[in-house]
Amino acid sequence: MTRRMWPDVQTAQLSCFLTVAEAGSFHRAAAALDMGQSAISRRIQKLEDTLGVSLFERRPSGARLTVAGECFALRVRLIMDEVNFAVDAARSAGVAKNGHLQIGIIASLSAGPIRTSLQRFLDRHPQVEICLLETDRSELMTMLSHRRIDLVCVSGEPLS
Amino acid sequence: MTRRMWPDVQTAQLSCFLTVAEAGSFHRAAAALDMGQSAISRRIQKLEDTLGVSLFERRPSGARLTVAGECFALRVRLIMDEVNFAVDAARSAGVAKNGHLQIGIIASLSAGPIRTSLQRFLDRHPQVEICLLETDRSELMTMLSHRRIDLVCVSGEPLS
DNA sequence: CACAATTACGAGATGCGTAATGATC
DNA sequence: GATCATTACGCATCTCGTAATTGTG
Repeated sequence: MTRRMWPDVQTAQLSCFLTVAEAGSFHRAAAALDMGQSAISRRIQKLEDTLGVSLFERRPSGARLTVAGECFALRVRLIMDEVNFAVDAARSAGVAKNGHLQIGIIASLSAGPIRTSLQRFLDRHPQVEICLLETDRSELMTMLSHRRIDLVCVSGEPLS
Repeated sequence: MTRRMWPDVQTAQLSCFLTVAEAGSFHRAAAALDMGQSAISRRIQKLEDTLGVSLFERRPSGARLTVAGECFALRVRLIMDEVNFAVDAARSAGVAKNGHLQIGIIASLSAGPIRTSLQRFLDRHPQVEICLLETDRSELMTMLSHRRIDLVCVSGEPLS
């Protein structure tokens, strides 16, 4: 089995790169990203090193994209959009919409209005599959931290 | 000007995620990536935290993708391919092919066969624009490190 | 001299591996 | 008890910010 090796390009470098390309200078990008300009400089340098290509022409007036930089920016913009899209898709798929939803509820609340509200939600959204689980608070918390359930309904103060 | 915020998803996490999805278990992915399984576990956890979604069902037999995980993997595979493609495109655009190429050469070599070879290359590839620069070795090195030139032709031992 | 980028250096954060612990069959 | 995955801890690395330096008009 041949394993594919991916180049060590980090998304932080890419977003930094796009910001500099838009801003037209390192220190303006630094202000936009609320960072020091040294951090910007190092990130771009590292990116250029892993690519083996200069992305910007450094001038006293600022930083302009090279030919390779233009080419790269064009694709990176699309990629970052797709990353955001993938994140949103995963979130939507994970929480509801064709997914499961494991809800834990402490026994003392299971007779109150929360339960009836959940029942109403289930009636209106039949495609959402919800599992209700009634037990005591401490066990709910451990199951939540172990990712056995997605949501808990409890009363009182947060523990930690 | 509203600045877009990128989610803090790192490519290392994504490649790790894909490897686990293919391998079907954390420790198998760890072996494939030559890392400890604890590192895999932490990376996936962090990714899940930033997404706010569980990506895998942890079982004693291994790790299987959740619904959100499947959805995410589908898109991430494409994204990683596009990242590789963008990197290759930038490299090609940067070195030659519609780009500039600044070559430094030490004066003592400028009369030798290298120069004639370069001339032959230029004759055959008129779309490549090459700038030749003759000066002494130390200045060539500083210009190279400052990204003023792309390539140097020198003789002798590497300095550092 | 003004302005833009890079480099030096100390401090804090991040991430790994080894080893111990927890959970499930 | 065997096999995964997770957590604890110590250590190495990375990355940042501040400040000094270099390069250019």
